Amino acid sequence: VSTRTYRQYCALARTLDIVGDRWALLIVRELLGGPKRYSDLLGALDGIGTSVLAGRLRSLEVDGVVRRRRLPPPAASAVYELTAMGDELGDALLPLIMWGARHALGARRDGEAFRAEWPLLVLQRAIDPAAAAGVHQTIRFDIDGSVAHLRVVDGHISVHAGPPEEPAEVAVTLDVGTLVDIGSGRVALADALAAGRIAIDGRPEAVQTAMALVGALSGTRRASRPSGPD
Amino acid sequence: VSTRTYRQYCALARTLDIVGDRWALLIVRELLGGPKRYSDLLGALDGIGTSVLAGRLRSLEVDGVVRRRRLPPPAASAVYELTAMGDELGDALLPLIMWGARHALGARRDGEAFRAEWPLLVLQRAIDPAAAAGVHQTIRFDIDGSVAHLRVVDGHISVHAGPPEEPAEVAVTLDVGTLVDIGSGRVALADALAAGRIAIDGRPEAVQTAMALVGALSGTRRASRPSGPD
DNA sequence: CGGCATCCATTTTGATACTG
DNA sequence: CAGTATCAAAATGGATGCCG
Repeated sequence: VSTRTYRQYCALARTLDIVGDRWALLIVRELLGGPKRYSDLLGALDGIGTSVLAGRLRSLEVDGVVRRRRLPPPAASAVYELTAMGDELGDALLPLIMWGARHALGARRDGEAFRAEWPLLVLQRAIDPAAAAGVHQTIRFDIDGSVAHLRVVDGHISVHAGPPEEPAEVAVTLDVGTLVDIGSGRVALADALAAGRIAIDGRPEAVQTAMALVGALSGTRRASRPSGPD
Repeated sequence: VSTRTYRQYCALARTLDIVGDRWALLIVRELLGGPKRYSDLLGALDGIGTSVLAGRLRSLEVDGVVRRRRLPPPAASAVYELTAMGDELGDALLPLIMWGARHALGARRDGEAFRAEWPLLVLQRAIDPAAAAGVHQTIRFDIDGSVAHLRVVDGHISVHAGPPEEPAEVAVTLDVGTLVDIGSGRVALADALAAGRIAIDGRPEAVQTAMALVGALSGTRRASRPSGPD
């Protein structure tokens, strides 16, 4: 109950007082895709202790990042979801995620978990909403055997684990290596396509639309600054 | 030496494997202002244990965020500084810091440390380099009794603790409450000025230049997105 | 002295068992 | 299913000591 703090009146230190504990930001990441139940989170975060998960959820709730909501009568269960503040935190994480993609994400190590939703969560927030306006389609991603899909409904983009219920208009298949090469900026999307590292399935028109969306990433690349050591 | 990891092939998880441990990001923050010695860091990070600081520095060095450099002969000491990768991490932290400024930074609590360099580090990276081109001046900030200064030398902006050695062209005095109100977007700079919450000293011409700089913040405010819970 | 390594009392964490 | 209770292992925070 001691709620350890850095005792610094600094925006970064205060942020870390809230989400700096182990697992906290990964819980937020899981919730970026939408509301999840306790057991969903437990299943997604391999290695977290049940008491740690319960504790983090409570403290994130107290701090206003997460909200616990009881589901309507039929389901006697509860879900956790991000508040508006938590959703904004998701935006603030994007540059950190891209930094990790460029510098911390080498090859996949032995035994490392991977889920196709993770990279899609970046797409969801990086796609220019204007480019998605008027679009209505489902894109299925098959990445190293893990499947997830992006649903675009007139500007609103959502991410879902697993295959879509209705067959997707567009299906994309690639391996993680290709994805990281593109996401980190080491390889251009066009080059990866030309090299046959990405398989895209669907009616040409739908594929066109999908490509336009993914091409319209806003501010994912870091702003270049003049100085800085080395 | 067990180097605990989340074992997830995810850019966020990998990032946290590197800088997710307690104190790690605050060490990076301290180094954003330039090279520091071990004892400087120890002094700035109240509450950190000596072994934790040494351990973090070593692991940040191994991961390529920080570099240890021996100073030339006169000083028989060593300093730690950010690598290019660490400097990029600084950029990636800005949105997180702004999130904290908006949502996690209420009133200053009892016993909380505060140093004027902290907010200036944000200014340093948020000021549009183009706006700073050709400018050559020193701005002294006196915030709640803590003093630091921004040195602008033709587009290159540096932050230093304490008062400048040569008298500053412009001197700004305000309290943390005002600073947070402005930084979090709750109060416009112009309104705070009009309300007399900020005292600015200096030749009118120099003040004009300084105001233009601080007015030219690039991308500090979050991009508004359409959806999101609540 | 600056730059740590060592030792030890507390916390936090991870894993498992247990309960409404 | 959604947690709480329990307990061993790891991480932290302090203090102290060592060494060039």
